[in-house]
Amino acid sequence: MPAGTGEPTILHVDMDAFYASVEVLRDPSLAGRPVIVGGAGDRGVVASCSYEARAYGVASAMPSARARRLCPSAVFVHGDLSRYGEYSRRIHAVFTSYTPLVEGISLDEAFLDVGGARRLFGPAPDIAAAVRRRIRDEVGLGCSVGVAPSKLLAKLASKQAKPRASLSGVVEGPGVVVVRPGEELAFLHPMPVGALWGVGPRTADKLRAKGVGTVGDLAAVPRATVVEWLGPAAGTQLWELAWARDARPVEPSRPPKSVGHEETFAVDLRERADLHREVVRQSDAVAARLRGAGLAGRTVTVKVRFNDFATITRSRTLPEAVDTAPELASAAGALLDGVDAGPGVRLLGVSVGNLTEGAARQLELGVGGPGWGEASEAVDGVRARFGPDAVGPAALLGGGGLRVRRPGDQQWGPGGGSAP
DNA sequence: TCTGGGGTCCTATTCCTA
DNA sequence: TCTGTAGGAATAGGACCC
Repeated sequence: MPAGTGEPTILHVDMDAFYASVEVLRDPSLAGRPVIVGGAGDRGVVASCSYEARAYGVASAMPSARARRLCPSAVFVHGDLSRYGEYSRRIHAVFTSYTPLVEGISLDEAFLDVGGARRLFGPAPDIAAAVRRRIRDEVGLGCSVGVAPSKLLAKLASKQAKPRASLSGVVEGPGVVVVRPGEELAFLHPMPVGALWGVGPRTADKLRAKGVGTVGDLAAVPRATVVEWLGPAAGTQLWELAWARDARPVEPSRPPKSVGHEETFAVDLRERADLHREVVRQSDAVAARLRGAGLAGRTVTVKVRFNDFATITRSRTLPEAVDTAPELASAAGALLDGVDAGPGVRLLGVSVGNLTEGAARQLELGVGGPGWGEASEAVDGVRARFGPDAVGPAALLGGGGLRVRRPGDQQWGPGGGSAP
């Protein structure tokens, strides 16, 4: 079946204002009010907001300070990733009751290939309506669904299906939008190029400078010219997408390529000792997640963002894959020593790539000597029984006290907490 | 207006080795 | 042995996505 010309069998399901809607379920007094989920501190950003907040121009990824200026009456909620994960699992269960071909893009978004489910459940648009109804009735949340012959078009269709914000209230969208074979280009070509997957602000600017504003404009440019502008990979990909050619399959699971942790500090750090303490803390968090996933990695990367927002990375590939905090902290600390923290560091990150399954414990003869593997397993065991803060690296004992970072701790920027 | 944290993928450069 | 080169791995940076 040639891509983009078959029956529409791909669904893109996108939850409406997911985090904010979950918060409204938890606290019904928030219903109908502008709710902003995210960091309320000076350096925080908006992770999600209700349609009532969007009516004021608030949008996700916007600095919280600006959001507060746009909508002073907004209720800021810090949010809780583990709770959203719970809801995500419940939604996922609805999806998998129709097809095993479910590709989760994030907690609130997924592609479904229902090509094999139609005999049992009817045409794809009917399945889309049923999924929507069940998520509303069984979970209590709204979502929008796009149905199309390809991922690209399904995603664009779900966006068109969404509700719209206005100061006089939320305007319901169609809920389900279907792109039928033959309609692809009429649907796609009037859209701004920025609608294409892979065209962000930079590329959109570059294309606009060449006189390309819509997807149709891009399709009208010879492919070789687009490749010249954007390079072979992006150029080819985008030109094909502009002609609605997108054969990417729905892939239920892909192994992770890297695991990392990074953090923006409430105030810039300059002291080497402070930075090293953070490296140890983050290495511990990353190592615990690696072991939890049964992974180990060889390439250790340290990321540093200075107070002027200039960002550098330093990486090193180790002879053996590692998954323990001391090994990680040792490599990351050495990389950090090569960086001048003079200007002030606002963000520090540690990540590990080049992942393989499981650590080769018996080969552990290098940094730290043998024994960290067993010690780390013991640490995991204690944390499983007594909580994540029950044990931590000794280097974290003084000063700030024993506190171990874990995912979701500080998802949307430092400090702040909940606003009044 | 002052920019989070989790990632993926691509490109250019450098270094090593066959 | 010298020199050129081709290719792969490692490294750094950047754009993009949710």
